[in-house]
Amino acid sequence: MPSLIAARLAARLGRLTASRRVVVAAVARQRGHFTAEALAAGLPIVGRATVYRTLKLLTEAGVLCRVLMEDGSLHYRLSGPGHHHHLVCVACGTIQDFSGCDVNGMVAQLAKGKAFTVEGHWLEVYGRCGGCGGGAS
Amino acid sequence: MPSLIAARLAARLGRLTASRRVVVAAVARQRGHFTAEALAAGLPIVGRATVYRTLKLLTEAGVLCRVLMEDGSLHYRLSGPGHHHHLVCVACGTIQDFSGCDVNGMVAQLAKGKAFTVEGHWLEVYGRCGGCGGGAS
DNA sequence: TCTCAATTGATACTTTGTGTCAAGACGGTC
DNA sequence: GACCGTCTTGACACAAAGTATCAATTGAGA
Repeated sequence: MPSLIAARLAARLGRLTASRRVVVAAVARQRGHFTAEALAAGLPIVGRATVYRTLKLLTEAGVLCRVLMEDGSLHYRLSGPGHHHHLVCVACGTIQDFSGCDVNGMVAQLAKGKAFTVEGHWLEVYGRCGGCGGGAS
Repeated sequence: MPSLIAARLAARLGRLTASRRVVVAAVARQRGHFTAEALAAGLPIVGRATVYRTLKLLTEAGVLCRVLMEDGSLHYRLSGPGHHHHLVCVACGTIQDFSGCDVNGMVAQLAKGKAFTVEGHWLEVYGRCGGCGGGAS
């Protein structure tokens, strides 16, 4: 996985510096999601500003995606390929991807009467995963 | 409108103090959306903490709703009744409500195979309103 | 190896929001 | 109208999260 990220990075970004390697390696080690601040705190040898800059680059490169948690805080996680959304478990905090949504189509229908052209959307779904009491209903 | 807000507030909250009246009046004067910080800056006679507290109360009372802008910043706006979402124009920043979504239903279908119980969702739609080139497609 | 532009790290700063606490205001009761 | 207990306020400090700046350093191509 790290090498895949590095390849994607190298294809999109400029220099693959030591600091960026450190950040990329740390990102690749993450299981689930993390905040920029937590990642920066775990990498004292890399400047905080550099961690933020690199996360931004990784997000723009499609390596990471941002997740809006229910409390309003912003997390990062390794991005699955293509357009997708997140199922956020409010009990344990785990996040699953899901794709195949037709929100744009649905919204475009609803927006027709409002003279509004849909260009994109942000959808996060909150609930409970199987291990936390979900999936039994 | 302000009297309606006051009525909703009085029904839900405790004291309707002078400070709260000022904040409620300022909120009622807003056209479109605003940030907590901007509102606080426009009300120097009311303490910043009080503005934040009152906005929180208004949100909990259903008078205001939060809107996630495309740049990640959080805005407030007067809330329409019931469950609804926002069409955010990325050109001029105007926000329209829309309701009648069946996101929960759609997501519940998709989530079935993942043993995930949907409890809620956050959906914001970005695009262009009629005045900014939208609605012509 | 050299050179130059890209990148870094340190730091200060901004923005946005919360916690604390003494002082004051509110509203019910008498 | 006065009193009293509780709620609310405002000021301030603090915290979290992110950005701006800039001199020094580094990477990568020539």
